[in-house]
Amino acid sequence: MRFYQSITADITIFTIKDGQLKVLLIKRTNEPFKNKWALPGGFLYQNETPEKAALRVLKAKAGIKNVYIEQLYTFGGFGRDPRGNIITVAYFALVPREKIKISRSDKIQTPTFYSLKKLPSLAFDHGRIIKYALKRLQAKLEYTNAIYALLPEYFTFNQLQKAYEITLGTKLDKRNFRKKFLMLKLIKPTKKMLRGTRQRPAQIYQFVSRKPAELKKFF
Amino acid sequence: MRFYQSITADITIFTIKDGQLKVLLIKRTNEPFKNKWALPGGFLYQNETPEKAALRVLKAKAGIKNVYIEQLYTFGGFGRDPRGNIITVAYFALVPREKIKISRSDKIQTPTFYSLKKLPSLAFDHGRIIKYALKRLQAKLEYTNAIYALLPEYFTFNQLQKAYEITLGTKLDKRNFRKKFLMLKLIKPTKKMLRGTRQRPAQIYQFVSRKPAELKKFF
DNA sequence: CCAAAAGTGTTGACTGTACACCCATGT
DNA sequence: ACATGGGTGTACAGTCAACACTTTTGG
Repeated sequence: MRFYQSITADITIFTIKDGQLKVLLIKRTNEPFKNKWALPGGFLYQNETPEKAALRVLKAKAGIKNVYIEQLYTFGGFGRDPRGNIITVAYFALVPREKIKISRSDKIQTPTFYSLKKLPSLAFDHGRIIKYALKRLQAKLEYTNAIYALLPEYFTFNQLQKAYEITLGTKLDKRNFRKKFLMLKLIKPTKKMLRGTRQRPAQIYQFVSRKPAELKKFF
Repeated sequence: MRFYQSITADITIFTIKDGQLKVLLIKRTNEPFKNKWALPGGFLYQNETPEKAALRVLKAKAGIKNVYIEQLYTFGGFGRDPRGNIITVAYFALVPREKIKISRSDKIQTPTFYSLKKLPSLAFDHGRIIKYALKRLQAKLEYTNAIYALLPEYFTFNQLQKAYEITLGTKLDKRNFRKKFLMLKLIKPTKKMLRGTRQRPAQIYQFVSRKPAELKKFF
């Protein structure tokens, strides 16, 4: 016996903006949940893998590719979606805010970055998905180099530390942070300094590699 | 636009048997991959969630319920399955071998536990799935109490340590292991001793709780 | 009394954490 | 000159890893 299901791919797109961790939401223009905020996503095309669908949506809604993306969980079940038993493969993506280009054609859906602390009421079970994604993101920061995906190519140590503090929601000790992070050898100093601020210029760093990798230990 | 896909749920069922970590495989009786070994699994029924399908398969093939089960990953893509773009939600389950009851009606499929070190040639991309499941299992042992799911209700410290050694594939120091594990307060001694062996009798322990839980730290 | 696994502590190395001051610049 | 974030080192505590002998039983 063989049955057929509808599958959607939904993405939680994280970025750091205005010193806060934010998620991209769009306003639904169709039923169900018309006019409610939701994660970008959509049905898989015929012969499309969930991953490809997620990348397609990412490109369409945020104008970005070559981005850190990872499968989160597959949700299924009645009650999630009034249209019936729809199965959703959820992804999360990390994007430095410079890379995001909101498409003009999507104006109607008003894609907006919401702070995780002030989320609006959400369609489907997207609140749950976002919570789950945040938990995963925080876990990932502790044993992978994923933080690179939230930072621009060149950055100061302070920006790096802030990125951790914002996503983990904790304060970190400046000296200990430096020590630990330098030991990991993930970043290297460039020849540039950040000048023009009215303080001592800051060394500018870049990641040795901008590819996902696991660490032996961290935090 | 809305399309429909076929979805399967496949399970990697782990158990410890004869001092080895083993996986339950069945011999396929139909094309494709007829007569090849494969993970138990099957298509989702209409209106069935992936999780329910996994539990159904688990019950049918290994005669067990109330078991540690966890979603692993959702695989999709051409090339995986010659029938086309079939999407598979993979699960893994941990079962103490006492609980397993292979159903007689399944004799034709000859469900068999294979050691992870001596796997036969496998159907689909099931080799990859098993590898992935093993990695996840090993990771889980380091920050959860999942080991309980591989052990019977009553066990000795030695069995516990062996369970870790077998699944992680490493030798552990007896004294350090005891110290660390007792600190976690996951197990308590019962009033029974294992007698009848020709050595000093061993204290019999049981888990305080047989529910999944995360640890602050471990291994 | 012998074989076999059960049970038990100490030490040194390392890792993580707490903590405060001087530096270089722009205004 | 001063305000601002940039940059640096040390000491203590806690955790982890290495290591060997005595105990209790059954045969």
